[in-house]
Amino acid sequence: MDDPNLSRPETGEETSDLSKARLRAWLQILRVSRQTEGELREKMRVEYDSTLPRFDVMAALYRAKDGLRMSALSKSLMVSNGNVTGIVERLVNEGMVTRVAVENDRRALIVKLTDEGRADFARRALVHEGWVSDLFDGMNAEDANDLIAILRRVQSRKGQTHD
Amino acid sequence: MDDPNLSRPETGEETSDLSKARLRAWLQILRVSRQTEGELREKMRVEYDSTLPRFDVMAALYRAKDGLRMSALSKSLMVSNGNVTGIVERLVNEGMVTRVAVENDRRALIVKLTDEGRADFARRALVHEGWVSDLFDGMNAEDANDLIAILRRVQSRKGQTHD
DNA sequence: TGAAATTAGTTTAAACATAAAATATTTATG
DNA sequence: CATAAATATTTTATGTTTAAACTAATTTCA
Repeated sequence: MDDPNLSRPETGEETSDLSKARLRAWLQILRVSRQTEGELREKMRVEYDSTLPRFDVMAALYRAKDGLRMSALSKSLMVSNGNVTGIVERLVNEGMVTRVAVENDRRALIVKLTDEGRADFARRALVHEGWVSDLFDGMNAEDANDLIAILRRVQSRKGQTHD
Repeated sequence: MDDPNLSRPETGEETSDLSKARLRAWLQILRVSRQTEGELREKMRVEYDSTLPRFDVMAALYRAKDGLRMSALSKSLMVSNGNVTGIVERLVNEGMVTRVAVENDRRALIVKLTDEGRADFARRALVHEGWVSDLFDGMNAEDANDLIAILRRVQSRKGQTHD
C-alpha cells in the first residue's frame, strides 16, 4: 500500500495515462447517456404525454408483481426517497398506480400498478425497446455484450445506496 | 443478411434478440451513469460546496480560452438554453465567471472564467480526474478504449441539438 | 425601406432531484 | 414498561432541467 500510484495522486500535478483514459471513457458515457435520455424523453413526451421518470417507476413496478415499498422503489431506481414521493403522486393522479397500506407496519406503503397501468406499460415497453434499438443502431450484439461486460466490471463492489 | 430481425419489428408484439441486447446495454449505461454521477455530485458537494452542473460549465469555459456564448455553452453541454442562464447566474455570484457584451451583436453575451475561476477549476479538475479514476478502478486501458470505440459508433450520425 | 423571419437570451411553469429536517411508527434495550 | 434507537415516508428548501412563451436585436428579402 505504499506505492503512491495505486491510489489517487493526492499531491496533484501529475495524472496517469490510465486515469486520463478512464476520464475520457466517463465523459463518453455521459455524452451518450445525455443524448439518449434527451431523445427518449422527447419521444415519451410526444407519444405518451409522459416522462422517463414515470416510465422508470412503472417499469420497476411491472417487474414486481406484488408491488414495492416506497423505499424499495427509490433504491431500485437509485434516486432519493423524497423524489419517488412526487413521481408516485403523479402516477396515482393519472390512475396508473395505487398505494396500499402494509399489514403490521403502519409506516410503510406498497405501490403497485393498476390494471390500466399494467396494460399501458406493457404496450409502451415494446415501443420503448424499439426506440432504444433505433438510437443504438450502430451497436451490434457483440458490442452490446462487450459493453455490458466492461460496465459490470466498473460497477462491481459499489452496490451501496447513496441516500 | 436477409434476417427480418435486423431492424425494429414495426408490426409490434415481437422484438428481436438484437433489440433486447441493445436495451440491456442502454440500461447498463444508465445504471453506471447514475451511480457515477451520484458519487461525483456528493464529492463535489462535500469537498467544494458546489455542483456537477457548475463544474461542467467551468470545464467548457476552461477549454475555450476566449469564452463561449450562452448558446454555444448550452449546445456543448447538451442542456437547454434556459438552464444555462441559471447556472451561469450562480457562477457569476460566486465570482467564477463573468458575462461580457459581444461587439456588433447586442443580443449576445460571452461567458468566460475569471482569473479566480480559472485557477480554481485547474485545481478541481485534477482532483476530479482522480475521483473518476477511483470510481472506475475496475476498468483498464483496453476496456476504456473499447468502450469509447463502441460508444462512438452509437453516437455517430446523431450530432444534432435537441433544443 | 420595412415587414417577416430568424437568432440570442431570459423568464416562467411544471417536473425532477437531492439533502436535511420532521413525523409517525416499530424495534431494541435497560 | 419506558425510553432510546432505528426505520419508513413525507415535507421543506434549494437547485437542476425542460418546454414554451417572451423580449430584443439582427438578418432577409420583396
